[in-house]
Amino acid sequence: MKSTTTKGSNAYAAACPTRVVLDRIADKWAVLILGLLQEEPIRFNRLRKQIEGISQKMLSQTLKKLERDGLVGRKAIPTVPVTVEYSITPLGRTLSAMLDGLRVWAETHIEKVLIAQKRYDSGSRGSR
Amino acid sequence: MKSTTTKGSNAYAAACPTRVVLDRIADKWAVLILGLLQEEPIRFNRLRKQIEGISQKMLSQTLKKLERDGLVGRKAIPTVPVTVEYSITPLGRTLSAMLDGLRVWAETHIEKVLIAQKRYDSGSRGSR
DNA sequence: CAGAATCCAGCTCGATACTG
DNA sequence: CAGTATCGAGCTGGATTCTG
Repeated sequence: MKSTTTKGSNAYAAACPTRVVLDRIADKWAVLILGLLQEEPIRFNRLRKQIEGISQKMLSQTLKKLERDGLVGRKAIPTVPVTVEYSITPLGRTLSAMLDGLRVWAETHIEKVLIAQKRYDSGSRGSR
Repeated sequence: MKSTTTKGSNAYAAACPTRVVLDRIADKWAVLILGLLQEEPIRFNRLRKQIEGISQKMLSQTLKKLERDGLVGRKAIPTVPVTVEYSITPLGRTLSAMLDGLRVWAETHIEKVLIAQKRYDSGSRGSR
């Protein structure tokens, strides 16, 4: 934890809002989940199948965090085997809108990144 | 690795561009570094002091990744104790511009998030 | 169906020491 | 100054099992 005493020369203090939000969105599962819920409410197991590679544990954990942050809503429908529907909240939607920008950036610039990587890797011979 | 066989019903395959970019920006240090370099080129130890809580190791690692992705440039100036200046590339700048949106979102909505958290925490009594 | 609990392999990351 | 190398604690996250 530390003190977070105003050291003065820190551009990014540990407690700034950016850090808090970053701790949330610096979680690829959270970003992917928000992206899906943006379109429509989805049930737990459905989400699980939609997101390749996520485990039940991570999905559960991530949803809980997102719910805690007020970014997604949880609605338990008392059917026989209980059904739970997750949806994005208005707040979550504003964030997801920002993230859309990121998704667009990804698709637009991914190629340049991959090229840069290739060049970097071939340049530093001998490493590894 | 796994197969990544086109399963068909996966909205987010493991290999899509979003995932790749996410693996990069889902790294709070990377985001913070880009934010700083956006303003001006900075030397290694200077960066270290500017970003509260980052270790020398993480800084070094993260810079290397960012350089590999073509998002930041590295220029070694052959002074006596060598000086290395990191700067953001045009490509990095376009990404950082997106991230600015995120930073703005953070400052704008952080309060709502914190309120939601407080409500959530007080609601789930007994947990723990 | 939706999740909680447990176990544990593996990666992350900080601390420390050393180099060019 | 700008790193690299190594070690170890701790967290992450997958697999599995169990419950309402």
